[in-house]
Amino acid sequence: MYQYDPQQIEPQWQAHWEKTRLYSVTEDATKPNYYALEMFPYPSGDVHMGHVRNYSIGDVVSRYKRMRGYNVLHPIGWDSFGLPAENAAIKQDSTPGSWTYANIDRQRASLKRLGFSYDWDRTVVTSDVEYYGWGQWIFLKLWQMGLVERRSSPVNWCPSCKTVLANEQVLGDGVCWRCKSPVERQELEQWFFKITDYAQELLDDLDTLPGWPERVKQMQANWIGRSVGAEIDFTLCDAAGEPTDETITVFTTRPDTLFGCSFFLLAPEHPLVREFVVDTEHEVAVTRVVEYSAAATAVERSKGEREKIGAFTGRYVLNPINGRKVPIWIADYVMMDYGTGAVMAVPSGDQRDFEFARTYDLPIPPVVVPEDDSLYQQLATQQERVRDDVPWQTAYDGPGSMVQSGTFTGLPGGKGSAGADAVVARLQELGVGRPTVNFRLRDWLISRQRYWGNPIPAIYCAHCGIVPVPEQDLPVILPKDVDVAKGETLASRPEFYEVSCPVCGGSAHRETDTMDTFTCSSWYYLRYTDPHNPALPFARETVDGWMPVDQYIGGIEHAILHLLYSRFFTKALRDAGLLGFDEPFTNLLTQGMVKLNGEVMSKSKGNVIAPEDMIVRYGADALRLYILFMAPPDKDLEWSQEGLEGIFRFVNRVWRAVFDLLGETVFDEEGNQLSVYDESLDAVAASARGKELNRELHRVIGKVSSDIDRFNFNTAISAIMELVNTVSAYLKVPVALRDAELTARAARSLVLLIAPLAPHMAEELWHSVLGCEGSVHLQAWPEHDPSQAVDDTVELAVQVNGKVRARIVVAADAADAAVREAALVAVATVLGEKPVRKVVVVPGKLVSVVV
RNA sequence: GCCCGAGUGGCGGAAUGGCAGACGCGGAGGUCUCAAAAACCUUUGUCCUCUGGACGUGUGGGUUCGACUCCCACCUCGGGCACCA
Repeated sequence: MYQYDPQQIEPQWQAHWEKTRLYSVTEDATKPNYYALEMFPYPSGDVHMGHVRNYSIGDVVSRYKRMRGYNVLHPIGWDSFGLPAENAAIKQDSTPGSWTYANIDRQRASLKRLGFSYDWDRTVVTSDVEYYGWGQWIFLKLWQMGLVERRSSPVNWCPSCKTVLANEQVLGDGVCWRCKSPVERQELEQWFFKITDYAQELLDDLDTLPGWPERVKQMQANWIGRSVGAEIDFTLCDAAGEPTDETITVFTTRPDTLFGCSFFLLAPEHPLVREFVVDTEHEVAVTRVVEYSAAATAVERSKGEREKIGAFTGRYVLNPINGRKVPIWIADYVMMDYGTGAVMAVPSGDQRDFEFARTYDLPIPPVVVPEDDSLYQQLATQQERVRDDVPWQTAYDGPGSMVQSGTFTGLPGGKGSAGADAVVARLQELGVGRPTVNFRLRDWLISRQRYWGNPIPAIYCAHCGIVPVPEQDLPVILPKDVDVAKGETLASRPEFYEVSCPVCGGSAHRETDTMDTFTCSSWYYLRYTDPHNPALPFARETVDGWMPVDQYIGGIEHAILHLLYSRFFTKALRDAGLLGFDEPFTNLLTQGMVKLNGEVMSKSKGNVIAPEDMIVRYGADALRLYILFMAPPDKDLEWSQEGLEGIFRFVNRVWRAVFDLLGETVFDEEGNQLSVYDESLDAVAASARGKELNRELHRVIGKVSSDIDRFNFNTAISAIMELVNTVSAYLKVPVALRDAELTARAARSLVLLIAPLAPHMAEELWHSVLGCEGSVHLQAWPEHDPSQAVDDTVELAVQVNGKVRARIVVAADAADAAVREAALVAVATVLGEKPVRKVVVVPGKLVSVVV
């Protein structure tokens, strides 16, 4: 026997796999395809434990599926555009490109040292012009389809990153996703992808993804935020209070409460506000509210705990259902960017309106009341409004009966009620309202005022306006030498932006904004299927052959961002005729984080355990096994050095067990004999242990298979540990009494079982120790026979009134009646004189006696 | 406020409604050794009146012969959304 030395065997096999292109994949009609994908890394520095976890999971799945007979596509690449490269370049006085590519080289070396089974010929690097040029091509496609718009809008500006951000890149507490600075709202002209065109489909198709975690689907559904309701047109009155031809439209989810509208609200930023109050007695008060809201940060305003501030504008609208004149106020709590920026206030049914009405002493007519409320007794059949206040401390927004609501009185009210439908139907007849669905999702702002990104292929011409770069002029090449350390951007490079207009030929100006990096990561998985295609981003037939991704693995932090954008891209490219499927990722696994003492490992906290250090001490196989063993993949993992040492012991036990199974006497490094034989075992005892080992082999093969199928890698490894424990017990049998067929089969099965999990050790044992031909990673997964996984006899627990009182051993195939008899005998003393009421026999498990 | 997810030994974690705590870590004891390390063996939920027994999966109920698992109500923690009309 020679010693287990991962530093020796791991690099050796890695080199061999690379030389023989073991993991290269091409189309193969004889096998089913399987596409295993892990979220590609951002090359920000060294590979960290989160990467190790992510890619170890994907690697096990890939290797297992390969052994199961699939043609497996398992690619890797780098998401290499983005701001950190600029920040690093400024700090180190270099360029974003040189920093990025140096990091890619380092990370590539680390990933190779970990032994992942990637097809390196398919590597995609998003900052390579061979990739981002096609990103521009796709941009033009979307533009042709009407999915690209440049328009002015209130947007999020990060003062620290000096760029605008998409809504998805502003975290819940109003801070930048990257640098955590509070974002500012500014009205700016920017580029958008019209993801809202797909809002309904993006929501509906979540139901077609049973292989996604509920949590992620829920988060996307929340983000898309669909509300069903109605638009209602209120007639605007002029300064003298007389009706005009103009209307102001509101969105409401509660049309059933329309009779309870006692005032009307506009957002402070609403364009009509200024016009209403200029040079009137209301100007001062209204302006004060406008300034008050403008001064509030997004964080403050979204907290929802601010005092309800507002002011009367002096103008009125008419309620279309009953012609009542109601005053128009502005209110700080009304948002310009949701619905229409105008709200019908129903203080009896909405808590915010209720508080506002109490503050400014406005009427609170009840219109939907629960039937057990005293108001219901008074108003049950009351059609006219006779009551303008409620005896309540809060608004009531639950289901109830409509009152004071004209001919609708008596109908059920509440969200989505028959009363609501009836009111909308009437409004529709009158031509002053219609059912509507409103989404919270906003269009995706994709322009960034940064250098290190994909240039937006657009040109501004004084005569022709904004024109796309013609397809034949692609790619727009990002200049390599922009000196961000000196504050340069694309806008400081005339040779980049001075161009002639492709339409009129006159002098024009190239767009100097780049695209959000998330545009790059929204289709990289498509390019992997056809990475070297010089004529197209990917050929339809090729991409349809591999896609959708069978198993996608990555962090939960992309639950909305990357995963929503990729779904949008897939649907848009489908509609462009480039793809033949609706969703990019059939199954999604969101892996948990790797923590140390309960905290996320991070450079700034200084609590990073470097994978490289662990590889040097224990090897890549032990590190990978450890990280898969310590927790289920979707849960957070608490780092434990002792745990890793335990796994290292296990790996060594496997190593020695294989030698010992081959009949070698095993010694440790110092020459101490580790094989210990129990000379008291005779042929009969040896045979019994052999039977047990055979059973365990069949059981564990079945268990590991089903565990890997369900991503229970931790229990798969536990099962292999149990097998090794059983093997160890068998190895007490002196060599002369062993069953040669059994030991050979056990050694072979053990190596095959551990191959996806500890690929280097398995390969070394397979070749150099078992002397088998061909890579272990190309072998068929071991078969098992469930009927051989069970013993001839089983021990059953006997319960009396739910408590275990005895155990009996019976033949595995014993008839229920016989088991019942044996059980009753076994608990006879416990039962005493008590009459037996019922006996339940669960074959193979237990017998339950009820007295 | 709305919506998800999770609560099991000293620790990480196991359990298609069927013997709770697999497997590993840690602890205790032992074998080998001059000694130690390594390795191996035994043991390890809590409590008690200890060859046995009681209790035990966040809390309180329920369904069931039988509940960590299913149902109802609640508590705590984590996450998402949120002055969303």
